[in-house]
Formats: sequence, structure tokens, C-alpha cells
Amino acid sequence: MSGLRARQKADRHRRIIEAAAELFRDAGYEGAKIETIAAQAEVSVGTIYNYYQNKGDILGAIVSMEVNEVLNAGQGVVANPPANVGDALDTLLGIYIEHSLHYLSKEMWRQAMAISTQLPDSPFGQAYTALDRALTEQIRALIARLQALGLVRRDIDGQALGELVFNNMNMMFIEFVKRDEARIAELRAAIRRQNRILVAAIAV
Amino acid sequence: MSGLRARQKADRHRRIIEAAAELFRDAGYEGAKIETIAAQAEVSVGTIYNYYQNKGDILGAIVSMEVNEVLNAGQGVVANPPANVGDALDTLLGIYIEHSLHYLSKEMWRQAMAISTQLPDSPFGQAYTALDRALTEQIRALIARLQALGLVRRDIDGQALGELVFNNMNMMFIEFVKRDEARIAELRAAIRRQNRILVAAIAV
DNA sequence: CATAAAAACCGAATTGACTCAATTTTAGAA
DNA sequence: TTCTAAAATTGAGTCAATTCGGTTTTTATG
Repeated sequence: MSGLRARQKADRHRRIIEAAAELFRDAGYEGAKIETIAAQAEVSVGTIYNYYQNKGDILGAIVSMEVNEVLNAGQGVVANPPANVGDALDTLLGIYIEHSLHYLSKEMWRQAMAISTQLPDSPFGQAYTALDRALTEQIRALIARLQALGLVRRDIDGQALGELVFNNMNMMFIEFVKRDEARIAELRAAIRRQNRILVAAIAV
Repeated sequence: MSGLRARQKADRHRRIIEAAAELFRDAGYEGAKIETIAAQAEVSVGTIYNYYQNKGDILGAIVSMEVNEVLNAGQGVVANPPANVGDALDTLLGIYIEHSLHYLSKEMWRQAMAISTQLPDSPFGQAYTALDRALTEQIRALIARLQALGLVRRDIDGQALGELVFNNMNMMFIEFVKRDEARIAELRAAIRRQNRILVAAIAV
């Protein structure tokens, strides 16, 4: 049951993703035709649709790998946060933001976000929602850690605070990718300014 | 210059919007074919594209009317807010949320949001961003009003706070429209819980 | 090794948004 | 009223994502 067939399957998955990633980068998401991806991956158009429900899901697979790396990088900060609430948040969110544009262009992010709201029940739509939740959870974990370290008041609603911080950052990130000329440094500064209000309210 | 031609133009605009609104509601955004909209509006496909750059812009025109009504309704709250910070925020955001689903289905919202991130430079993309900014500004105005009334500390950064409140609400609203089974009451309760942290920090 | 069922592949056909060159309608001057 | 240029309308044609029925490959059984 799991010999040649499984190997070919994994190989084709990889080839499709590699071809798509290269073409998305070079020609943009819209500019990358399925036919071209198929040719480059040396499979037929029909086969691509056998592996992915639609074009968006191919992008989705790429985005998911990316965000999982980001989550991984974030773990370090949660385990060992800066000894100051503002810096701790800034460091974690900074990792999210800086990493996010390492492999994916703004255009790819725009498409990915659009697809995830347009088709929330597609495989990628669900995966994207799960990723958002994982990021929220990581921020919540950081806050819990800071509470344990005595840097954040114990009576703060950590869940609600985590959501608030994530939602604000995410919305700022959305606006950021919508404007090609927006700079990362400005985004981070704007988020710091917003978080300052929260920090003042929750720091011990 | 502004006789028959202008009248026909306004009339066609209206017919197209009315036909589209009905079809979007009945068949959904994807299910509404341009050809069908054209037939129902008694114009040709080409004419629709003479009036709107693409299908999304038609939806955009409908959404914009809707949001402008919401902004209007919000003015009343800003002018005369409840004498309690938490209630004031809840009332204003409540108006946004309740009104938002009065004319537009969740599916229409999903599409509108998706298009606005996908094509941020299209007429609708820009209009949507402007509407978001107007809502943020109205929240900021409410906060300024509450500061003037002595209900909110004067040293709070009203701009940053307005952004924080809007961004959080908007993100919650996005998640809300992504799940058909999500209920308005739960959405409002979740936002209240998040805002409680802010209210505790800023109330005099 | 032969073979039948299952799984995967393939690409021509379908579908629906959008374009554009030809045609019709309107405005305004003579 | 007649005529011409500008504006607007039209629908057949283009393009690219997605579908689907026929074909090939793989598996597993005797």
C-alpha cells in the first residue's frame, strides 16, 4: 500500500510546490498560470487539481510552511522573554513580522489573506484560521510567562489580552501588506505605540 | 450637457445596483453571473463594465452605501454617549455590528473583505480602506468626547487607542463573518471582554 | 506471471469574467 | 431640421481556472 505510489505522491507534491513558489515569486500569483505550474512540475493540469482543490490551496501550502516556521521562532521568545513587558511583546511580534516577509511577497500575502476570508471552509481557509489561533495562543503563552515572572499583573485576563494584541497586530499587518510602499520599521513603531497603552495597564 | 444623458446614466447605475443586490442576496456573489445581472438590469454586459471596473466594484458600491449608513448612525452615539466608558464603546461598536448585517449577508461581507485586500488599489479597495479609516476616526472622536466629559484620562493616546479598539473589533468581525454559525450576541460579548482590559486602564 | 480492481493521470471541453471594435445614440452647432 | 463629433452601448471573442470521462499505472491476489 505504501511503496512506489506513496513516494511518487510525495515527489509530485514537492515538485508542484516548488514550481508554484518559483512562479508566484517571479510572475506574481495572478501571473502564474496553472498550465505553467503544471509544465514546470512535469505533471498535467488535471493532476494539480488532484493534489490541490484550487489555485489558492497551492499558495496556502506555501504560506502554511512559512507561518509554522514563524511559530517555531516565536517559541524561543516565549521560553526566554526580555525582562520588560513592552520589549517582550515587541520582540515576539517583531519576529512574526520580520519572518513573514522573508519568503512571501506582499502580493502573496494579500492573495493568501483574501482567499482565507473568501473560502473559509476550504482546506487552506481552515488551515489559515488554525494558524491565526496558534499565533494568538503563543502570545497568550508569553503573557502567562510574564505573569509567572511577576512582570504582568496576575489579575489580568490573559486570554482576552492575547486576542487583543494579536488582533491589533494582524489588522496592522493586513494594512501593511496592502500598501507596497509601507515599511516594516514604521509598522513596528505603530504597533509599539498602540501596545504602550496596554503595557501601561498591565505591567506590575 | 446634463439632460437626457445624465438621467439615463443615473438610471442605469441604479438598475445595475438593484439587480446585483437582489442576485447577490439570492444566488450569492459567486452565483450571480454578470450576464444575469446585465439581463435583469436590461443593459448589456459591456455596459456594466462601462459603469464598474469589475464585479467586485459592483459589490463595493453596495457595501459603501451600507457602511456610510453605519457611520451616520454612529454619530448619534458620539454626540451623546452613555455616561460610562465601557457602555459607550459597547454601544458604538454594537451599532456597527448590528447594522452591518442588516442589508449584507455574511457571504457578501466575506467577498467584500477579500476583494479589498486582494485589489487594494481598485476603486473599491481604496474606498474600503477609507471607510475603515472613517470608522477608526469615529471611535477616536468618541474617546475624545469621553475625555472632554472627564470619563477618560486626559493623558491617554486617543489616536492609538482608537486604532486598537477598531482593529480588534474589525478582526473579530472578520472571524465572525467567516463562520456562518457565529452569533452576534457572542461576538459582542467577546469584544466586551477584550475591551474590559482597556476600560480598566483608561477610565478615570 | 497474469489479471482485475483501485488509484492516479491526463488534457480537451466547459464556464464565466472581462475586452474591444463596430454600431447606435445624444448633444449642440449651423 | 440636418449633420457631425463625442459618448455610450453592444455582444461576440479571449483568456484562464476548473471539471470530467477516458486512459494508464500501481497494487495485490491467485
